[in-house]
Amino acid sequence: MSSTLFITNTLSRKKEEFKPLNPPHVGLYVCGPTVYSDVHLGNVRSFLSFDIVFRYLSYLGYKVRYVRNITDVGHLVNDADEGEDKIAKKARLEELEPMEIVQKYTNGFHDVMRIFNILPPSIEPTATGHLIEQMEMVKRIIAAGYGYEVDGSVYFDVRKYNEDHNYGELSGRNIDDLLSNTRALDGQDQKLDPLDFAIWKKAEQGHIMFWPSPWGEGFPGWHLECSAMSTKYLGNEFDIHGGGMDLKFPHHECEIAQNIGANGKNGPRIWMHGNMLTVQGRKMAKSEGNGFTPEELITGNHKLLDQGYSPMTVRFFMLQSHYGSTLDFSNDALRGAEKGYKRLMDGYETLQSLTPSGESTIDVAALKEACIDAMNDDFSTPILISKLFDGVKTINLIKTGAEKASEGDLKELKELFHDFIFDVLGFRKEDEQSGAGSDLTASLIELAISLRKAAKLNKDFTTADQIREELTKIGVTLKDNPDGTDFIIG
RNA sequence: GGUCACGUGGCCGAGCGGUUAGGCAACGGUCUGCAAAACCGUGUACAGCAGUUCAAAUCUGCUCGUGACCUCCA
Repeated sequence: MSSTLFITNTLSRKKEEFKPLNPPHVGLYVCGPTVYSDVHLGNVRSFLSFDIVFRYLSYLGYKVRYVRNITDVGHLVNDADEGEDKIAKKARLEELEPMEIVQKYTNGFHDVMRIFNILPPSIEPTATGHLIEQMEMVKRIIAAGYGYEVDGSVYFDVRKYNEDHNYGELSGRNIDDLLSNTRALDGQDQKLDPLDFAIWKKAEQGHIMFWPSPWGEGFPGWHLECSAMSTKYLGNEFDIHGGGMDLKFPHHECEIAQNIGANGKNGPRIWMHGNMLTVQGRKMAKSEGNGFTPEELITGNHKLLDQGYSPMTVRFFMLQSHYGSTLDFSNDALRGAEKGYKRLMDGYETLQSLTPSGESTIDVAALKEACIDAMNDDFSTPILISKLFDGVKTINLIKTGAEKASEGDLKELKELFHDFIFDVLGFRKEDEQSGAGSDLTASLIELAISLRKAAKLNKDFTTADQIREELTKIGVTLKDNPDGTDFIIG
């Protein structure tokens, strides 16, 4: 099999062959959530994209150290409360300790990840747990001549840095363009240049989260934690850094500057950026008010949703598009995904019940190669899914007898489906929604079904249809098949 | 205003110069007492205008439209 993985590196803007620095080990860093409010589906898409990266690299046999941080301090709000820590602000509003907020939303985040079957990372470091490392990094940046202190705050000297290196390489900007577009921010008058950004910020009056430092009491700059923690756990140079497209500038640009400034190295070789989830063509974001929480999505309790959708339906929906493309969220698309996902899983179930033949008319090896090729092409889950549907068609044809599969081929096909559906794509069998009814309910329905069966045997179709219709009215759908009658509640 | 994307058939969504993407819906068929479900099969496309090429959805230019980033944001 071809095992060359290509990944789109947003730094070079090219698809590059993936060559780990220290095979079989791979270092993967992904920007995690800021835990000051509930995560929405847009966030989920991003973490799902990198869940696939983690899963597929593992499938290929790499030993992946996957680091995904929790941002529990340090991001500023931008409105009237300029300079105040987001988490601190929320804490005051709800009269809770900052770390209470952090804990609450961290728990919520983990719950959501579990719901969508997104695997936990190998290390999940917090910003507050790495203040020492961040201060040390500030010191190194100052020592290298790229940082300066003004009244308890330390800023990164972008202009100086740009003389030696290339600020804006990742996002394709040049600092002269940027200059004409900067807006008034807190501390702007302290900076040598409007482009400079804080790597340590003095705690103003009323600020709740702050720590002593060589520059006075304050807190780390907005971009510093990822540099500090990726360096600590993955080294000055590592393989992949991922995050949402909206973090490219300034966050990731600043990370690169800090890495080079402090360590003399870029940090990651490959940058991967996941694209946005949109709603009616617009980015899903808290500020737009168009974000669904997972709960709203599952229950369908949201003004933009016609019905509820299961977590795996949503997972399937998202994986039917490439992570680098925007994906538009709509009821029609979700409904389509719901059916498609069911078709795939039904195919998997059918596969389990297939009986082997003495000969084989199918080519499992070719299918497997097609699946691997799809994933090797920049984690193309949509292509992989289309290949699995080819497999479903084959499975159904085997069932009807139009195709034949030997015992060995069947075994391989089962392995293939299991590996790709559950391990790589990360789907999970969902409980039969319908089966949620009690044993008593099920027994009563079975009773009705047996009465109907008796009526059918007597050719009393009027009674048979009446039973079926009455059941339909109370939300029970009957499905006749050669072996008997199944039912679905709801 | 600057930077960067995108515009594919009823809907979603692949496509990276020449071969059917795929799913949903629609239509036809098989099965069934009927129905539902299931299964099999089938179609319509590349925003517009020029250009490059034997060949363009795919490359180039222009036009129109949409979006992201430039400020916290996955």
